[in-house]
Amino acid sequence: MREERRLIRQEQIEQAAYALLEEKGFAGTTMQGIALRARASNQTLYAWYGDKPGLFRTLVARNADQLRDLLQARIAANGDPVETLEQFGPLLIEVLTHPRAVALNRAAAADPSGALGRLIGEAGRGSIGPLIQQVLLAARDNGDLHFCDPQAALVLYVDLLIGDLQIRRVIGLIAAPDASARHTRAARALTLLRQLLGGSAPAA
Amino acid sequence: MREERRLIRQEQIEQAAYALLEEKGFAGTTMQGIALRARASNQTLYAWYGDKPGLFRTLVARNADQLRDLLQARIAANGDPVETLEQFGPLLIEVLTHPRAVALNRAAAADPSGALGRLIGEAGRGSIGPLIQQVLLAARDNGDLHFCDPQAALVLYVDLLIGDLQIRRVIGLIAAPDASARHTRAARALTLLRQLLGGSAPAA
DNA sequence: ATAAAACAGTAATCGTCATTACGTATTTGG
DNA sequence: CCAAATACGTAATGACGATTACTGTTTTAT
Repeated sequence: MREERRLIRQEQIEQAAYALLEEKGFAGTTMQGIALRARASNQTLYAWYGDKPGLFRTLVARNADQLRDLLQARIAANGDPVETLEQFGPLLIEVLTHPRAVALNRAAAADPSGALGRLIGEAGRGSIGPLIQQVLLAARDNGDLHFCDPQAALVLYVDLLIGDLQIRRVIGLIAAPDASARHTRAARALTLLRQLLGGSAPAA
Repeated sequence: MREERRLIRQEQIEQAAYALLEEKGFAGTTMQGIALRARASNQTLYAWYGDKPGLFRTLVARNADQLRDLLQARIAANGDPVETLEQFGPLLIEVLTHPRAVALNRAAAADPSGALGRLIGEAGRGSIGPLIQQVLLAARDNGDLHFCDPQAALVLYVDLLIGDLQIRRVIGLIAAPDASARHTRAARALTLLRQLLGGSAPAA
């Protein structure tokens, strides 16, 4: 139960970090502020995470794990490739424009060392990307899409689905799209993808 | 020549600001650092720009003006819509992934007030967007593209051309694409756009 | 139950800026 | 050439924040 306690405490601390990040931005998020908000001690933060960058690295890593699990569950829950693809799009938009993802992207943008950005990138290429590819491949197996290069198909789908949503979120230009907007955009991406990759002649 | 001197001095100061921004990131860029680098006085910075946010607002505004002029010149220089479109894509990729644009986007990401982001957004919607639309409309007039909604065509083209390049640049995941990469990507966007909007039946 | 370990709460270092103040040199206008 | 304005160089001022230290409590393990 020692371990259990610690996990709960870490969850609270990281929750506090996200809350501050979303309220005051990266520069306004201080170690003391996080500790105060989580009713934790300064020393505990440093004992567990080493230093400020360490805390944010942990945040990124955990977030990536959670996203992968969430997306994976959604894929596993559905048998039909077309349905999966239809439900997958809005979910992907949701998680990539979620305040948490935006906060982490902002932190990465502010990190001169580029370490956070690299972590996010690895999470994308290593965890999220393959999941999307898996969905696309299932759709191909089902005969809904035709393509040779799965990598190119993935890039195309992401461009159509996400586009510049993330950068516009990160610079505060737009709010997170609501369920309806997510659905509309995902449907458009799927329609266009089918136009491009739906025929029997593989275009990519 | 008093005015002339001041313009030169401002150019030097802003140059120094960009240099520091690109070297040390937004948090590492201090007013004193800029002044030192530009061999200017602290007071001059404050006299001319008011405060730190004011300096960055100026940077964003001037950059937007420069981009608009550059893009506009490229459009005006070419008569044939297809050629214009082919040359426009790589240029747009270049300016939007340029270190300066990336630095300003990072500054906007770090600005909790969102004012910088709004400025960038206005520049995009007000200056850059219409220029792209103008190119697309010229291509339509020429019979190369068919669409009803110019706004939707613009969004589609930007998604295909830029996609998530900017966010990946901003979090330090990729370097600025070189001329060859820019050309390849722009060609892909144009090919796909023609596939989607090239037929006689307008899809958007 | 009790000593050791872990944690909360608070305060103390140590630097780093944004912003302001001053004294000097240079430029401008007459 | 002389004053007024401008800009430089340097040095405060004042906050704030990462990191460390110290002091009681609580929890864990025996």
